[in-house]
Amino acid sequence: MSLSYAMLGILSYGPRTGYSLKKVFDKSISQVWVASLSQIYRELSVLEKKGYVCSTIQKQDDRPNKRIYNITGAGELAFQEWLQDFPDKLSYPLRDGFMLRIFFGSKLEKEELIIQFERFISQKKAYLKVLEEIESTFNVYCNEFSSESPEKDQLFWNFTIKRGKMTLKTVIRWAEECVEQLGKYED
Amino acid sequence: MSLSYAMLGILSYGPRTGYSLKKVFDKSISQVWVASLSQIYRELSVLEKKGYVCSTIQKQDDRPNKRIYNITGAGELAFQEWLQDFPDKLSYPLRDGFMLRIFFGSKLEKEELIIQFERFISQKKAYLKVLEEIESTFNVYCNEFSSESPEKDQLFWNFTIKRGKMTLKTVIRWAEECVEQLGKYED
DNA sequence: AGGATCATGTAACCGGTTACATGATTAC
DNA sequence: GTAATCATGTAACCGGTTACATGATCCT
Repeated sequence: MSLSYAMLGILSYGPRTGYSLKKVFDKSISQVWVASLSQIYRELSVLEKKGYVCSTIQKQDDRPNKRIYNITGAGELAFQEWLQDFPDKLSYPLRDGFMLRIFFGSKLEKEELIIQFERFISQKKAYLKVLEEIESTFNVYCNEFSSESPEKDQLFWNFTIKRGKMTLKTVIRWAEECVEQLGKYED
Repeated sequence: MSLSYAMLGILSYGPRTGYSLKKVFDKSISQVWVASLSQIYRELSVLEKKGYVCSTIQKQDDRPNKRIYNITGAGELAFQEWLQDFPDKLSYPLRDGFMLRIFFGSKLEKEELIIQFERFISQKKAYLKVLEEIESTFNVYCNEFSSESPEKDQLFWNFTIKRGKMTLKTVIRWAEECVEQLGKYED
């Protein structure tokens, strides 16, 4: 399962709690793989049973106790094996409720469609701004998170951000062109 | 569930068997929503229990018997309701095993990464060709599938194809730029 | 001779989502 | 005061994947 390897990959940078693992997901990896807290906690206990991580409890007086997870040697090995094993098919199946409705667009009012395209555009533009903000504070975050070689990690994290930005710009342009075409279209 | 509405949407163009429903998915809607045969059969029986479709068996001597599904009035209504009810969030969560490995690219050999990027590029280029072929034979398929207003349907189906083509071209460009940057990078 | 196509399903499994449960501290 | 953050989990549910089962005809 990819989620568990994503988690092992993060833990290979250093020990973390489930909660802080979630933070890393949200701040960086969510570009590429989203995860919920309940999933992370469930998966952590599976990983511990497999011997890929081990945990120690750190008592805190002012805050709830922490269960800190460390990656084991077996965990590092399993992660490296997964990492090197690229799947044959490099694409993933697509399921998009918005596009499904566009597919059946002939059964909708033109005005309603334009409203929805505009909503789509503004949501994508908002997300583009989020990505640009992440990008601009990236080197700070890199040094926090990655201890060994922050510059090298930044190269690859920038690849994922760049893909996000490029595809966002493209779908915004696509939606704008759709609105234009719809405007011209008379039925 | 979106799958069932996608199925109802197709059935609103005319009666079909589970098997031929799958064909329509593969030829057109799979751009936007993929479905497996077992899923389709399972979902058809659910839809029948709900009264959204009804089936009749057509005996065939040379081929296995067909169970032909028709959409009911209640089904049409449910479909229209779903269609008009665009979700607030117009994007879908992303989970991409390839990108996850790129994210951890600093832990891989540069040469291996370039090989994988090249594979990515050739796969995307192949898929782009498939899309272009679909596009060029689209008007034929439109008249086959859509009885009422093929030109209007074609407009929207072209929207989905166009998005596919645009994003494919973008990710190909992205991957090429990554290879270029990787080539320059010395560690 | 062998693989693709037509045609219909069932059952087990797996992983992602949602809801539930608890509760202190900190910042506005 | 109230919302957010810190912190950990469990349980039920739902939908997508994979494997199994069957068998004739058509095309190469």
